[in-house]
Amino acid sequence: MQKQQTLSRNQKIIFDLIDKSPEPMKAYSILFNVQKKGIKAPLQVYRALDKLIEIGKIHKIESRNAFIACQNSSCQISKATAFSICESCENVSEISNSKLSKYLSNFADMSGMKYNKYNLEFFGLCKKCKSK
Amino acid sequence: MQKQQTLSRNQKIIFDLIDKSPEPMKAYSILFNVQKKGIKAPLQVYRALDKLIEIGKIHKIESRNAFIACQNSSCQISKATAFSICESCENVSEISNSKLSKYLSNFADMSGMKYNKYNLEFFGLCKKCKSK
DNA sequence: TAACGCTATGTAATAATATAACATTTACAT
DNA sequence: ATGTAAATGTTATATTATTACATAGCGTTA
Repeated sequence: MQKQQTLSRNQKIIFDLIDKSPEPMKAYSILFNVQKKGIKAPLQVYRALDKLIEIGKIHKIESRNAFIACQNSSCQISKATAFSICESCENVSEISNSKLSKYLSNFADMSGMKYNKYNLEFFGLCKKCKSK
Repeated sequence: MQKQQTLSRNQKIIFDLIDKSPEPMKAYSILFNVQKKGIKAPLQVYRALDKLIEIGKIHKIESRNAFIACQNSSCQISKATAFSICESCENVSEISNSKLSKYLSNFADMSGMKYNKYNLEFFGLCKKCKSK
């Protein structure tokens, strides 16, 4: 279980926006949407994003440069993330599968490297787009 | 086995550079390095990169915005990639593990989505950095 | 060969994403 | 009240990637 954390003003504004969004949000789209609340500069957004990622409230979808609220209450603070991404409608959802996360968290290869974090992105067509 | 493909002039120049590099290369570092060979504009680099990715000669390390030559002769043309990344020295290597790729290629969750591609990035400390 | 389609190239401009550097303020434990 | 860590504000700039348009090469086939 992750430590409860009080969000600062900017962090809260930005988290709320991302959390309400049905799809991953881009940094500059976030910026545009929070300008009326007084957040005027990219850096203010990126700082909040960094912190929110650090405490596990959001994740970055690396292949899309976009940010999504954590949909997985048991996720190990951003250390073990998996997403499914529809290449047609760009719908993204977080995969919560304990077998998968157990498999990957315990994965070790011949390099002798100990992994403390991973990110996995699956791509395909979602049900809707497949049937079109 | 992937179809043998003749590379065009720019594609060859850029692939050779990436292939010789001991570490992933950034697009603008590639650009800088090939300017003496007549490749002057970012777009020329990005076009070659896109093509090289498409035919599976290189991969993009999404979390680093960097490009690496495919180290895995049996990789399914960029459709199934896994990397280990040292967060200290930034060394990156491609993971070639048939159990892992089989597991992930066959992975299916409850969404009913059929995945045709995935990318996995592991993070940790490599042997050298761990012992420091 | 000429016309076509496809891939690749060249070039300029600009869009989109992200960080550096510096000054100030807030929260809060001692 | 003072020290300290976290957060904020602001300007400028760095880095990554794409749009738009024009041209060239190359194989197919009419």
